[in-house]
Amino acid sequence: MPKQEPVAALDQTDACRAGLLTAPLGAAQAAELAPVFKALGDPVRLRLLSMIASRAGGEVCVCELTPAFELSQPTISHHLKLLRQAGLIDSERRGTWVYYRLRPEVTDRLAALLTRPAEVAR
Amino acid sequence: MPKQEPVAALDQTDACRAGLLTAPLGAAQAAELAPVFKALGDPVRLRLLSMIASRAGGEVCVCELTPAFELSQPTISHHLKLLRQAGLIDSERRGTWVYYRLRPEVTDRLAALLTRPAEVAR
DNA sequence: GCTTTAGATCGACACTTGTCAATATAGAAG
DNA sequence: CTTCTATATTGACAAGTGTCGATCTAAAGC
Repeated sequence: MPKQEPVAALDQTDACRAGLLTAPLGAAQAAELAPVFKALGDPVRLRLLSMIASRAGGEVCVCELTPAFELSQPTISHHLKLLRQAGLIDSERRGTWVYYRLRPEVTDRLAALLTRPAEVAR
Repeated sequence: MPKQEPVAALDQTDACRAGLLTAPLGAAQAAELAPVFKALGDPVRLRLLSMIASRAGGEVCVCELTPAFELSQPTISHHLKLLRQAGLIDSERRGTWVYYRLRPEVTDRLAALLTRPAEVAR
């Protein structure tokens, strides 16, 4: 399974940019960020991500995800691809099976972007 | 300006459901949540939200938002409507002008949903 | 080699979305 | 009442999205 391109707007090391809520987002940053939120903007993908993220061992076999929905196997595969392209999950093949795991840095960063600093929150 | 329907999945008082990352999201919750993330899944709307949220006085006149983009006035109006329908912002008319403000409860809730509890984060 | 099984990819189709120009509405000011 | 200005709404259209059935690929077992 291929590496995905890094999501620059989510790079923790990127200097002076605290969050969405404190300073106007630049056009470039918005363009990098929007696809990540767009990937979360579908109920099936939200549930997939939630199933993957909440899994004890940290990873879930696709063979467990697919039967959890009343959708075709190609459809689930397509949603997993979008989540992976958004950088939210990672996949690894082991034998016949493919396992997906959360990339917590990305959700952490999203959470930080949506968190208003204490001063602003009063 | 009309009231929007409450976003139940974002209701803080809703009992046993911590976040996306700790337990599998139910289909109903996912269906309520997805439109909010979908509203964030466009670069123009991300920038609009950011401009509104980061504004000192807490509110911004549409007349300041529209010229900040190289898009037609109806297009900006449309994006603001989607953000409002998602519950992310609120609008108030004063005279000829309309002012938008952030609804911080909603972004707070989103941030909480994406935050993994300390134990999970190790 | 063949067969089987797990996933991914392809092609098609209905539905949705972002955008605009044109028009409508709501106040304010003559 | 008429006009002007600020937003919202409407209608149209190209582009994008979610879904499926059909097909392909990769690994395992025979």
